[in-house]
Amino acid sequence: MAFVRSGSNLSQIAALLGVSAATVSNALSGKGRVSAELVDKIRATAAEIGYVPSLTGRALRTGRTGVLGLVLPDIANPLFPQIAQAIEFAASSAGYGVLIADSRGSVAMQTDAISRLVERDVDGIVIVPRRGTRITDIGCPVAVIDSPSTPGNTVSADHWQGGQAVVEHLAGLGHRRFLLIGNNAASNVQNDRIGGMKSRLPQGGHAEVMWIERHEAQFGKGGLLGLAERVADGFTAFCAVSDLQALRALTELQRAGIAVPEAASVTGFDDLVWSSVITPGLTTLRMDMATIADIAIKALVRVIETDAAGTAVAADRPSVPMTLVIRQTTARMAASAGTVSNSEPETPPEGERR
Amino acid sequence: MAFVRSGSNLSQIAALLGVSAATVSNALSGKGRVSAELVDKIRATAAEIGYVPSLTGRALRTGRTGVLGLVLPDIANPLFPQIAQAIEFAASSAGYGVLIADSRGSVAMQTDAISRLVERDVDGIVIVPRRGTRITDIGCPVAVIDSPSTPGNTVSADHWQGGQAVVEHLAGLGHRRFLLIGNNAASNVQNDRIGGMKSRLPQGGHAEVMWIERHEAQFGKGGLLGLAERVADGFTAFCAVSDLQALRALTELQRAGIAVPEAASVTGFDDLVWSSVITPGLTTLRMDMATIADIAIKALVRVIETDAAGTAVAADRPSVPMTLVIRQTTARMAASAGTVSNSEPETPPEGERR
DNA sequence: CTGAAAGCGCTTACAG
DNA sequence: CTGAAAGCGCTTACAG
Repeated sequence: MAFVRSGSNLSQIAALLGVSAATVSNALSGKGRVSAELVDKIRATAAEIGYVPSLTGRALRTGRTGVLGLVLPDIANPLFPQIAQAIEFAASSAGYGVLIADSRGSVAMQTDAISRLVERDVDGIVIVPRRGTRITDIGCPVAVIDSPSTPGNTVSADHWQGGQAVVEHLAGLGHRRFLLIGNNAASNVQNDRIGGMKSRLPQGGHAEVMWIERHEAQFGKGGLLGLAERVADGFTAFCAVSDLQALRALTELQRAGIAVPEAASVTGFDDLVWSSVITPGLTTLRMDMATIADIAIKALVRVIETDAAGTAVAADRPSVPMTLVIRQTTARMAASAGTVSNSEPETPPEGERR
Repeated sequence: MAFVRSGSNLSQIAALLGVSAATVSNALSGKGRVSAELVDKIRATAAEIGYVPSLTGRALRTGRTGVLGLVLPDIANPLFPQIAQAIEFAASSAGYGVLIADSRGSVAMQTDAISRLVERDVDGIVIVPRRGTRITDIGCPVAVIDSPSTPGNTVSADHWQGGQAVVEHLAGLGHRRFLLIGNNAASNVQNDRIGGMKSRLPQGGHAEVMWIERHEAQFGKGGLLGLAERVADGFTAFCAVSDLQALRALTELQRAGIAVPEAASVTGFDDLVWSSVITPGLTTLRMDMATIADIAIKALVRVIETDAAGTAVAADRPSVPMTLVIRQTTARMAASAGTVSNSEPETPPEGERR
């Protein structure tokens, strides 16, 4: 602050104009107990000397810091940029700052992160919880962004509907045999997505779920997923619960000489930054993070500003629809599909260019 | 705060023990002007009633908030998680909180973001500047993370040395014709990386630079980069300035039926989360963000805590070496390389598994 | 070793 | 419409 504050404060303005600090405060905050002329004079002087109110002073007096905490399970998560950006935007639009905290994997650190924020007197916290964690009462308003099937007050994307959209799209293209690729069977989000997919299987459709962590526990980490063999088994649609897994699947198939989308379709979830940059572009589902963040922040702000004693937020548990982004990894099932394709992939036709 | 503070404060402890608030403060902060016994008693009582000091009160009195700002050019940047995580860790280890601000592309918003932070009385700011932006004196201590060739006080990875390491690695594998793939020719970081690459060309080596934004200005956004043709021209090494471009190159080559690494090697930069997950795993360079963040935060904290009047930081402009992470996209140049390979890629041998 | 006092910058009853 | 006073929770000279 020594550097920051230009040194001007309420009292200085007051002294300059021969009025009281209280009047300056009232004039500047526009509470309307000051004559219009005085307000103008005070405003002008404030602007002139470059007065910036001290949020710290205000915080001490009002008991509100105007800062929200954001706790993420793991900042290194590729989805984090989207979340952080949306939350930061929604919060600063509402006049709040955002303090970040990383729970770096462990549940213990999540608790730590939360208390660091609480010590800094944040007015509320947005939490994207670790898998399986339940956020209990932490003594300040909380909004949880997770999955609709998480118990407690949450805001989230409609992962189930997203899963339905994927399979509907692929079924419409003639696919019947789906390999659903998840990472961790304990994740609510992933289960919702896969549940949605299964719920929309077409007549005569068949789906099988592959959990990568389970596969790796058996065959070692980072190896191939054996997808070429699954193509030989007749699977033509590979639907991952995240773009990360979709990319893994796509590159594995390409590497094995299986043309995507001619011989196999691949879909992801989340529309991560690189999804539109790869060849072929990845068909995926996008969350409306702006809306989700908005709902979370608005709910938080409502609780904070009405001084409601509870910590509950968003009692109606809204879930926001996801949008299917169709790119080039999905295509009508070829007549020959269902057998390993060793045909040379052609250069994509002009119309397929992004 | 209404929710947050358990309600206990210095005066309460003081009242409980029949001593003054000043003594409680001194005891708790361990400044050593209080008898050992009293310190023990005070500590015990504090712990018992769950006293948590108000950082806001302290901030108002000391003129320091204990909060640092982090300004990023675009939170959606895939490198952001690494940076934010490292900064958050270094800052919280030093006892500081981190307030984020997104400059969302425009220079105007960068200025905005900075002043929002300054208004919140941050003690210092870490900036990852937008390309071409110069951070002028903003009235509070600043550490800039960019490239060593940025004018001003910066901390950064040694991008030049990273570029050298890439080409040395590939030259050692027999490669002679390098296509260096950049995105934006105005980026200091990218130019450093490419400059380093060029500086280590082997005897008889040849390098050509391709700037994607320039290419796209001519041929349209998101199309193919024409890499298959470059393979036909005899290029065998495709060195991107970022994993994002490397992924684009890799998938484009795979899609065109060119086997990586048998017919062409591909390298990236930054070791983004997915780089180890794709097939084949991407050879890339990793920044030591933990060290970079540490240097930035330490420099900032030194300026803040010595109450130095200036805003300069890290006068020695340290640059931190990058580490080559060799995976499977780079291999000894095949005898047949230099001509388009249409051979079926084989299933990777066991030893290549990650 | 300990305490009384002042003050960081603000806002909010309360009185005039 | 305007002002004097109190106080948010802390720390820091200063005095004893």
